[in-house]
Amino acid sequence: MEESKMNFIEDLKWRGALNQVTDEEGLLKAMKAGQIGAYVGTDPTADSLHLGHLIPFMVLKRFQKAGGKAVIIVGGATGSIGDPRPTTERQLLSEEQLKVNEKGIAAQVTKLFGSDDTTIVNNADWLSPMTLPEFLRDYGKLFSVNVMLKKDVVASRLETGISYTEFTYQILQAIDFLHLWREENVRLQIGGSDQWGNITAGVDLIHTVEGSDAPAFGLTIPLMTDSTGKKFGKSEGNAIWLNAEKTSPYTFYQFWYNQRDEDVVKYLKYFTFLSPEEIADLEKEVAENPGARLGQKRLAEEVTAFVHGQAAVEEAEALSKALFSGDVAALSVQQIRDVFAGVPGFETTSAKQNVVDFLLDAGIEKSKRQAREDVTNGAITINGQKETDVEAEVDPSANYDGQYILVRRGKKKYFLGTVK
RNA sequence: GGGAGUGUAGCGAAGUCUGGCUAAACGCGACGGACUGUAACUCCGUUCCUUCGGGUUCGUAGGUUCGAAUCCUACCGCUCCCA
Repeated sequence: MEESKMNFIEDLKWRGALNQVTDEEGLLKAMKAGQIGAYVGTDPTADSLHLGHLIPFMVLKRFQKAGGKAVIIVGGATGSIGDPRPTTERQLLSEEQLKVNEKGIAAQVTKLFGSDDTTIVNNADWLSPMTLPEFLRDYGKLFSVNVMLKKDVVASRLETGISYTEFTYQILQAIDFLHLWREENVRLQIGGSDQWGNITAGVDLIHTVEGSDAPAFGLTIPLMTDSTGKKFGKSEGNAIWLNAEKTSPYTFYQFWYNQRDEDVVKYLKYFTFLSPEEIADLEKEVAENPGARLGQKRLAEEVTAFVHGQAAVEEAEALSKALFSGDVAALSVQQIRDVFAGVPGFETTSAKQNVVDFLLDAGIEKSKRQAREDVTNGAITINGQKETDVEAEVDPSANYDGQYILVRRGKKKYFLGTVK
């Protein structure tokens, strides 16, 4: 499985995916000595993962490819407590919501990691049965409040306030690490740079309980930003989800395809499993012939394939081709059906309607004001035909055998209406 | 418990003393357009709603006034200082 001569850590460094490691040499030694596990924890704060989550998962996947075992915690218990944010207290999620979220996330993780050398666990299984006296006697005693207060997140919250509940979070996460250390041979925890405090809490706990030479390591990943310094992973202010229902594979593909030249190589290193040699070739391409967008294309293909599978890549590419380089009006009903599943949809009746009202009803525009503006500016195209008259009537059944109506807003946002 | 400050559109931030010219400067973001390579940069336009007459806004509720984001009262939230 080793594609390059670099070891796990060197590879991460080269990819710009390494922020801090507790004990680099110790970790490499442990990895060499036999198969060990590494884990990434996710709290089910939403019913799907988004691109931000992909960051530690990419590293875990590399670890898996380097011969390790991937363990993922879906944090049913920690999720019900809430990892403290630097600014404000979290709103607790309802039990029902947590259950729904857990299911959604577990399904996605399974898809990403496959079943070989992968274990998915829920920390509710060992944290929930614990009684309060047990917790306090077995674990609470091992934590110094003085140390806990020094963790960055906690420290930053002392001004504004932090509940006892969130304050305790780090202990739970430390117990998780210890549990997996014992049960799953997990020796390494991977997380974003904001997880450093929680991770070291776990390493410390293991050292306390299992002995100071017990092999336990932590590794964090730098905060991902684009070349303008913005936090990565949003498109038009919306999160890019890994759930195909929430963000279509087409949209997902387009997100990557539209990355700027300055960011492509960084993302190729980070979000693909291409070898340094392949990436070097692409880098050269991007530098010499940026207009061809080969870097972006490859990036979009690789990441979409990883998250949604090869079939989704082909669909996204077919759709992209139809939308950006074809005559949209000439498509057949069958083609629409085959290829357009990926664009946001709406339903409409066959009744003729004023454009402005139509755009509003379809949810394409949020106000009449905006709708008028866009129509006037020539931003609206219906069935491949630009509509600039605010008074115009739209006939949803004029094309595609009266079954579909295709609306474009701006240069590249498409909406497919199904005529009822 | 005592004192000082603060709350304005998605965000940041003017305006408040000296009430009307303020639907509310400016910046960011967002959305369109031109250019282009489905890129970046740059440029232009828009950014509370509207039946385009107007309507509803400046923490909340009242009050003063012909007229209030601007003055008064109460309440709520946040920040800081003292104890």
